[in-house]
Amino acid sequence: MAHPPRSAAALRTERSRCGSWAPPTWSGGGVLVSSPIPYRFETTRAAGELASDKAFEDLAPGESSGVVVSVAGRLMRLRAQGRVAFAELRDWTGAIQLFAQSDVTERFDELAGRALGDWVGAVGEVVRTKRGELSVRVVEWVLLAEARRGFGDKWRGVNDPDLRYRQREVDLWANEGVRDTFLVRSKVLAAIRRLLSERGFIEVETPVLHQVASGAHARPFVTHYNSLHSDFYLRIALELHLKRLVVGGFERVFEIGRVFRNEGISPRHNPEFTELELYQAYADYHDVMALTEELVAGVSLEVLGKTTLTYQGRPLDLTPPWRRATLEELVAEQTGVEVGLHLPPEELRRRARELGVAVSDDDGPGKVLVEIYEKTTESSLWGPVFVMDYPKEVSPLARDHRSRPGYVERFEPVIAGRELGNAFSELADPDEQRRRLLDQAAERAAGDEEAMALDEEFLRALEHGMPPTGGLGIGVDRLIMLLTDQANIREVVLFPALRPPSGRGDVAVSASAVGTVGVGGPSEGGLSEEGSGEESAGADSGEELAGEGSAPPATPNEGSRRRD
RNA sequence: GCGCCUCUAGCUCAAUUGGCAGAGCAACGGACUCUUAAUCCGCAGGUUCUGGGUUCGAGUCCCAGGGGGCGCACCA
Repeated sequence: MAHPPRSAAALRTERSRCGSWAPPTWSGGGVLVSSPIPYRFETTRAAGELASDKAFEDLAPGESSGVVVSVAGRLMRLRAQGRVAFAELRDWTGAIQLFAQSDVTERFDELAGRALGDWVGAVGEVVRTKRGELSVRVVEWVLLAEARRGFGDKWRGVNDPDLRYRQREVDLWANEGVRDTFLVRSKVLAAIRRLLSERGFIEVETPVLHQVASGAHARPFVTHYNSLHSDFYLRIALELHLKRLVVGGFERVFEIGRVFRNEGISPRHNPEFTELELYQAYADYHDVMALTEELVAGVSLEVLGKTTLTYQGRPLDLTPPWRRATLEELVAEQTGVEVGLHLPPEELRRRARELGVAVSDDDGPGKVLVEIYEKTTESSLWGPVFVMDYPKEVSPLARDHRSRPGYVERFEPVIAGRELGNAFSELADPDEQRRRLLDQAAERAAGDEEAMALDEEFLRALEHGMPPTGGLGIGVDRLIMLLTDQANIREVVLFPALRPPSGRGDVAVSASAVGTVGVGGPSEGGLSEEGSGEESAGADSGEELAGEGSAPPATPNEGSRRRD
């Protein structure tokens, strides 16, 4: 058993015994007196990966391995005990214990006196302590960042949802599992891309700023393009541009992108959310059902290693094939009441009211039918199930059903009582599409703000000819909720929409009046809470855009705290 | 937008019927040569979300406003 290296010089003599190790190269230390923080630090091992390295499984308590490593991370626990000290060093792979000894570790007292949350880089030998914990016995170490603020109760973390969402960086460190959720999110996106690429799909990016917000029933956010002297809308769907690309010859195309809907916030709705849309030429909605179940199951298998999950305490089996059933079949199963477009509209309305579903005499039968389904059946469907064949009346972009008049070839995959997406055999006929959108325009004129807008550029594209095409939209956030067993969409969105904390709007107004908009200044002066200062800094980019050119006459709230 | 609940130290939470606003963790100072939410000693920390009101007296009760949670509405 080798003696522990006592100095950096001695440490370097260890190199021959660990071939992969190179001397740590950090720079800047000691050069600038005012900032001893180095500009870089080289690690040889990740903390969590080292902690679970099987090569050290047989290392007995009290033994040294002879392997020298360099690790970095944040101090999450610190137990200084006179002339020895223990610290938990955590990076994004996990944690390894640092073991410091006054006669081995340089600047021992300083290390033992660091605060929780500080970032530290350390070099030393891998050892197992007498109490059996695999550790790095620190010889050299360097402070990489000081944590001037703490991360809450070290055992209980932070619970306040407001704090968790507004200061996600704190949440990520303070609460076990939060980072894992977002690592899964990243893997889900990667898996979707890989699986679709394997099937010959290409990924594209289409505009976020739209002159006409269409492709879904939703109210848009409005913004203003100064150079064009024109209002624009943030997209509410990806659909119309992607179909234009099918017209252009991209036979299998998809986009994963943020869409924005000017609606309420709830545990299942964030005003900006991530949508996957894909279009496959020569396919119908049956093909898309097969693709959907294979994609979702494939992602689950790739990310979680299984297709049978537990969601909110209930088993959920994503293994294909999924059940296929019509909307009417499912309503009949759930309520025992026969519904459908074959009934006279009056009778359908009567049955709706019988089921406790409020409908207006102005509502068309299609709307009534969907209303019945959504109010009585959808939330009870655990699924997965493909809910098939929606009324044409409420589906302006879907193609007529090949054998059921009044219906379109459309389905929604429903899992755990929620729609995961929406898909159709796409309507390709430009004349029929125009008629459908004109119907929507009439509804809009009659006061339905969510009726779909008529997009001439889309219609013109269809006139060039779109082949039979199957399309699918998936709510990626909701898919991630299923795979991470989360009930609230805010748990899978890093920075969910929150109301701006107001209260000092008067200061914001005066600040923007003297032209400090764009440096995060509007709220800075007036807010005593430190957290709010970071908030305004985070709004910088948005403010700069808004502040370009003329001074924006923003209202206090909009001006001071815009989130993106 | 409506209803119910909620807001106390940096964090997690106490505070009797309306009667001096507290603890643990973190931070700060100190002790300790194998800790595992270490332990021990010490110190500091407050616009009880904001503004009114009732009262001899308000964290507590009332009114208004703000933030948050949940539900409804909205939402394919």
